[in-house]
Amino acid sequence: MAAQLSSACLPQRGLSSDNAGPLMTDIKNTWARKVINALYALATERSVECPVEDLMPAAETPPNRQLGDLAFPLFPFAKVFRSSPQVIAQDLSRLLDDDEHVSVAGPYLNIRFDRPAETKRILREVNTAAESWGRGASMSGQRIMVEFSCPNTNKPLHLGHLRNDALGESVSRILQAAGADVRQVNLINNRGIHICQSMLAYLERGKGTTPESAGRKSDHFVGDWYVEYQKIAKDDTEAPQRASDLLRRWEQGDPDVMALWKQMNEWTITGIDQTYEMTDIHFDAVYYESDTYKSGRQEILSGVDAGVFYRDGDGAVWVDLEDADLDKKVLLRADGTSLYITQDIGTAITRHRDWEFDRLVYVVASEQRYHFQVLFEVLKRLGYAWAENLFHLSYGMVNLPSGRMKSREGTVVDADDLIAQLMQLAKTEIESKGRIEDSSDVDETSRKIALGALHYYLLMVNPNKDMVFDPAESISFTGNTGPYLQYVGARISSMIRKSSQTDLVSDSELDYSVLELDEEWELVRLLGEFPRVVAQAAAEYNPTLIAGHLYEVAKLYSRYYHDHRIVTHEDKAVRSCRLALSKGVASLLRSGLPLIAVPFLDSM
RNA sequence: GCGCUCAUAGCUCAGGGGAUAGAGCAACUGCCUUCUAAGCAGUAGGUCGAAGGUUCGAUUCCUUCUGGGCGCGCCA
Repeated sequence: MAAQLSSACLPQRGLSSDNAGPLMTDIKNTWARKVINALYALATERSVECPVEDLMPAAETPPNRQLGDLAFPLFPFAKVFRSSPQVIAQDLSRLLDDDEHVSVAGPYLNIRFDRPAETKRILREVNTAAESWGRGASMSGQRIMVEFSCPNTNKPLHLGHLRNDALGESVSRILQAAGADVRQVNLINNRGIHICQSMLAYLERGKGTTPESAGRKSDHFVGDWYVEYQKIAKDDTEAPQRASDLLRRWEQGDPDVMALWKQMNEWTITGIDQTYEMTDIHFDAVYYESDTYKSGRQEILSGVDAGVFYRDGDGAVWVDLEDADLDKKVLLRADGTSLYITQDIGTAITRHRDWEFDRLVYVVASEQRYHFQVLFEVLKRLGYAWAENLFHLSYGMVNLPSGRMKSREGTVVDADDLIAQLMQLAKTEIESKGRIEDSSDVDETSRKIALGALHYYLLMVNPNKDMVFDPAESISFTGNTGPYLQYVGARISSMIRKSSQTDLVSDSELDYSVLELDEEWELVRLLGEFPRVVAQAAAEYNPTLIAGHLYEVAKLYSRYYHDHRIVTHEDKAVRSCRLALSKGVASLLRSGLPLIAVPFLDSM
C-alpha cells in the first residue's frame, strides 16, 4: 500500500531501472522545474512574494506543433506580479535565455523540444521494450483481485455479459501492465430459483434428452429449458410452486435433485467456458455460489455479537446504515437462510483469506450501485481494514439501435450468435479481399478480427455510460473500429517482414535527425506518451483511454504511410529511420491492443 | 417522491479549467502501373441540454432546473 503513495511525482526524478518509461514525463518535469525557477527569479527581481508552486498550472500541449511541444499558461501569475501574462511570458523568456527551445505566444510560454535527441531517446526505449512498451511500475507491489462475468447457470451469455467480460479482462490486463499482481476471479451464480426453473421444465418435458441428442451447445440447451419454463408458467399457475419445491428439495440435499442440478450446471458451465475460450477471457480462480452462500452467515452472527448488527422481533438480522446515508438492510433471514448480500459478504471474506488482496475490483452493472455501497459499508463495520479498498467498477447498459434488449420480446442478443455472425462477416471479407493465402488459418484470423470488432466497440465507450451497440457498425472494417487498428498493425508487420530484403543502416548507427517531418515527430511524441496513458488507465480502471490513444496513433500512422515512402525510400538513412519509427508503432500496437482485449494480427 | 447517473455534429462516441471543441458513420468530391485501398484526403455539419455561480478564464468545477437511464424487495 505504501508503494502507490511513494510514487508521488517529484520533478527531479530520474530514470530508475524499475520505472523505465515515462520519457515524456521526465522532459516535461525538467522544463517545469526550469520555468518554476525562472518565476522565482522574476519574483526576486521584482521584489514580490510569490507562491510559485501553488499557482503553477499544469503544463499542457499547445494546439499545434508550430507553437511548440509544451505550454505554460501564465494567467495565474498576473495578479501577484501586477502585470499582464504577456509581459510575464516575455520576462521569463529573457530569464531562461534559451531561444532555441523557448518562445512566447501571447500569455503562453512555449517550449520546443530537441526533436532529434528526444526521437533517439524515445525510439530506442520503445524498440528495446518492443511488445512490452508501456508497461510500468505505477502499481507494483499491489495485489489486486478483479471479479467479473459472474454468469447465472440457467442460460447462455448475452451481449451484456460481453461488455462485462471485455471490461474485466481489459482492466485486469491494464493493471498488470502497470505492475500490479492481478488475480481474475469469477463467481458462478449456480443456485436459486432460476436454475430450478430450467430443471423443472427439463424434468417435465425433456427428461432423457441431452445436448448431444438435441445437437445443441450445452448452455443453450439449458437455456432452452428456461424458456420452456416460461411457457409452462404462462398457463399453469402451479408451476412456480413446483419450482419452489425443487429449490426446497435442493436445499435439503435430495439426491435426485442434486444429481440433476449438477448435470444441468455442468452443461451450462461447459458451454459458457467454450464462449470464454472463443473470446479470450480467462480466470485465475472460479468461485461457486453454492460453495459460498452459507459462509456469510457466521460473519453476520459475529457482527450481531459485536453489536454492529441487530435482530428484529422475528429474528432477522439487520444493519442500520442511516448514519452513512444508506438505509436499514436485512442481512440474514429469520430462518437463517442467505440473501444475495449474505453471500457477497461471505465471498469477499473467503477471497481475502484465499489471497490477501490490497484491492478488490467488482465489475458489475450500474444497476447494482446501491448494493455495493451497502456491501462495502457492512464489511467496514465488520472491521476489515481491506474493506476500504473495495471498488465497484460500474458500467452502463448495452442497448440496441432498436432500443432496449428485452428477454420477453426476444431481442436479447446472444453472445455465441453474435460472435458467429461477426466471424462469418470477417471471413467473407478475407475471401473478398483475396487474402486467403496470406492467412495460415482463416478461421482463427476470422475469430481474432471478430474479437477485435467486438471488444474495441465495447471498450471505446466510457464504462459508466449506457451505450448503443450497433452490430452492423461494430463489424464495419472502416472507421474507428478494432479491425481498422488490426489492419494498421498487419500492414506495418508486412512491411517489416519485407524490409529484411532491404539494405539498411544497422540499429546502432541510426541517426534520427533525418526524421524531419512533423508527422514523424508527432508519432514519436505519442509513442513516448504511452506509458503515462497506461498508468492513467490503470489508476482510473478505464480502458477507453488506451483505445483512444491507439486509435490516434494508428490514424496518424496511416496518413504518414499513405503520404510517404518508408522502406522503399531511396535514401538508406531515411528508410532505416522510418522503419525504426514504424517498428515503434508496431510495438505500441502489439503491446496496446491486447490491453483492450483486441488480438494483434501479423497479417490479415 | 427520494437517491445515483448521463446530456458534446443528423447518428454513434472521444475529449476536458486555458490559445480556432475532435473522431467515426451517414451525404457530396477526389486519390490504386506505388511498402496490404479492410486505406488516404477534401467539403458540409456544433450558442458542448437550460439558467445561475466560482474563476483572470467554464463546454470542463459547484448549485438549481429540464429531459433520458437505473435504483429505492427478507429477488438476484
